Amino acid sequence: MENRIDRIKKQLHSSSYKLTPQREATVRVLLEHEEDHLSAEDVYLLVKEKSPEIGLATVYRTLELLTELKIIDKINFGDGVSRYDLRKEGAAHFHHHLVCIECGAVAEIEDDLLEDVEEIVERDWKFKIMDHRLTFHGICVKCQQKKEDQEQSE
Amino acid sequence: MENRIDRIKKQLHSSSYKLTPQREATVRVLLEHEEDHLSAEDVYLLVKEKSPEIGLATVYRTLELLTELKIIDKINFGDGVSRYDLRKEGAAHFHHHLVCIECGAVAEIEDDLLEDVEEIVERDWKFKIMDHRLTFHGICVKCQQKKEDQEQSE
DNA sequence: TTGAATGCAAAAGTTTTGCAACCAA
DNA sequence: TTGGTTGCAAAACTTTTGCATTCAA
Repeated sequence: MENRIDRIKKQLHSSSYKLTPQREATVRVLLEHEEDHLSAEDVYLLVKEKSPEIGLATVYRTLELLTELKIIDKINFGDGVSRYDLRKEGAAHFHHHLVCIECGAVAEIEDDLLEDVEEIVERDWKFKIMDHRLTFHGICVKCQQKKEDQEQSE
Repeated sequence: MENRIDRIKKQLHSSSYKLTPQREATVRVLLEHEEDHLSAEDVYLLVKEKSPEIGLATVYRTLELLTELKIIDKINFGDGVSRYDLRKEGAAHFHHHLVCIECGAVAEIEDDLLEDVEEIVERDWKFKIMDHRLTFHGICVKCQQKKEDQEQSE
């Protein structure tokens, strides 16, 4: 944890930004909720628990900064808010998501499943890929199970 | 064109909605701009050209309705607006996008490049896929060319 | 001391909602 | 008549911005 904070600190410094207490508090919240997909408001409320004096604008500015440095990725699942996701260390590309349309759960896929597809796109469309966003919408295991149970009891 | 309007009319009727003049005007704009990725505001302004009495709220409500019926897909490229894209007739899945980070151009890929990936996801993650969103961010041919030209003249 | 960073409040921008009026079956 | 649909305006939200103040090198 402290290691990751240190490395992020260095990343900021190398672009001549400072890791201020507010930024550190924001980064800590992101690290503590690595599995979640927090909105700016979510992050703000969580940071506020430990650092009540922080302002929402600062959170937005920090998230923007971290996105720019590719420490986090900004993503949108179609509800009106942007969400932020820590990029795994050393990951060349943004990971993929499985969004359950029944319960809203979001799972992550770390494996890069797009290598072949990207090769095709770069070759056939002459498009130089820098990043990608891949999200599957469907029904998670739990909700599939729930449905089966319901059908049996009917 | 009239054929497609008729089919959309039937789709609406089969869910007991009407194809009102305002809805038809909206659908026509979407058909006439199939290649574009219009925001609600874009659609509103275009519809207003021919039907000046229409309200923005009606456009939003129509786009929501068409999305629900899977006639159009709502998509978000990371600028603060939702955009709407006609689903190709008979297409099982939403098509993919190439967004140029230099000039903002958006190209579409009709081919379903995800068949293999979806098979893996359904098998390994036991996730029942209903839909997907795949967008590549990178540099389009034109902007690559522009960059090369710049480098040569330097 | 100086530029970067912050907090607050206001502003900007998108999307939704309440409601009276309208319209078609 | 009745329920769906519309237009308008207001409201609700998310995100950005202006500015005085604060902070750290």
